[in-house]
Amino acid sequence: MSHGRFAINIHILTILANVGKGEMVGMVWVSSEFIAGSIDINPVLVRKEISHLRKAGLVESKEGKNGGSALAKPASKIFLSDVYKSVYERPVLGNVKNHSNAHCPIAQQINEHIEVLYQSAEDAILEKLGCTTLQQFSDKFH
Amino acid sequence: MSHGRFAINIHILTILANVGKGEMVGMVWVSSEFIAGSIDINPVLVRKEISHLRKAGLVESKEGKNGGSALAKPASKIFLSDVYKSVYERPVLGNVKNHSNAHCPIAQQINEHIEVLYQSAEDAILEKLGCTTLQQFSDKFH
DNA sequence: TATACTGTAATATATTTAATTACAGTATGA
DNA sequence: TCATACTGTAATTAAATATATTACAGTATA
Repeated sequence: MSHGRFAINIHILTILANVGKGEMVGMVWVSSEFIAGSIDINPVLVRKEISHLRKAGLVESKEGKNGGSALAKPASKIFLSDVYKSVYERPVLGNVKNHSNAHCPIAQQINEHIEVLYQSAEDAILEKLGCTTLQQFSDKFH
Repeated sequence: MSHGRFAINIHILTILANVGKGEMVGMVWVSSEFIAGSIDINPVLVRKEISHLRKAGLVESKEGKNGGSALAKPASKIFLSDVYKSVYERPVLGNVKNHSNAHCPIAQQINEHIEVLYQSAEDAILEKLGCTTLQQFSDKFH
């Protein structure tokens, strides 16, 4: 994933989990413009991230006037690991570039071993993020 | 860290852990050129990474003719978490950009909460990588 | 004292990320 | 029914970051 995407997605979801409260009383569908204003990024980027969240089944959107986005299921049913997965592009420790020198005996094998290592790091992160729901995360706000 | 730095550092250390074997019989100090050739990257980049590894106390270098680098301690005393720390630049899940809109009540607090979350993800990775030594990692090669 | 290295700065190139512009499509409600 | 306020997405540009390259002073060796 590009650095920052995870935080942006958590931010989007936290806003959606707090719809109806505070500034958002009376809101049902939250516009990309509103969310972008909160995060201070471009609305198009918000719509792109929401597109991923929608594909992951975490968010639903409504087109047209008064449209916007909302959680597709209760915040207590959304785990932070689900968010990580929807954002996932490549291992947190980096892509294994397949450009090692083929005649070096170490280089020959290193990529596959590093990939195994990376996978276990991914697993550790997913396990950790799987311990917290969006509900628990956004309950921290007062 | 920039993506790929961790893999490059592991690669460097694995080569140094295998000095004397195979292609490296008779070698004592391994040149940045040799390492760069194995990874297929620029020698200057290798020297930069080795500079970090040296500051972390994992590697030592010798200048001048027939110089190069070697492990500063036995591979069995180097944990992959040490490598991670020497490469560390920012949380694996991304920097928390401090550019959220100050008047949004959610934005106000989200950064600090995300930072706590990121720290726990870092901890999970360090714990995982702390289970393996460079020795164990390079023993996988045959 | 020529040679083969390291260490590091400075610069250039390539790649990736984010912002912006543009516009077709859709639901709403006056 | 039609102006309005949204979404969805493609295409482009701009900014940031990563990597490669060039350059060269310093150092140990034979």
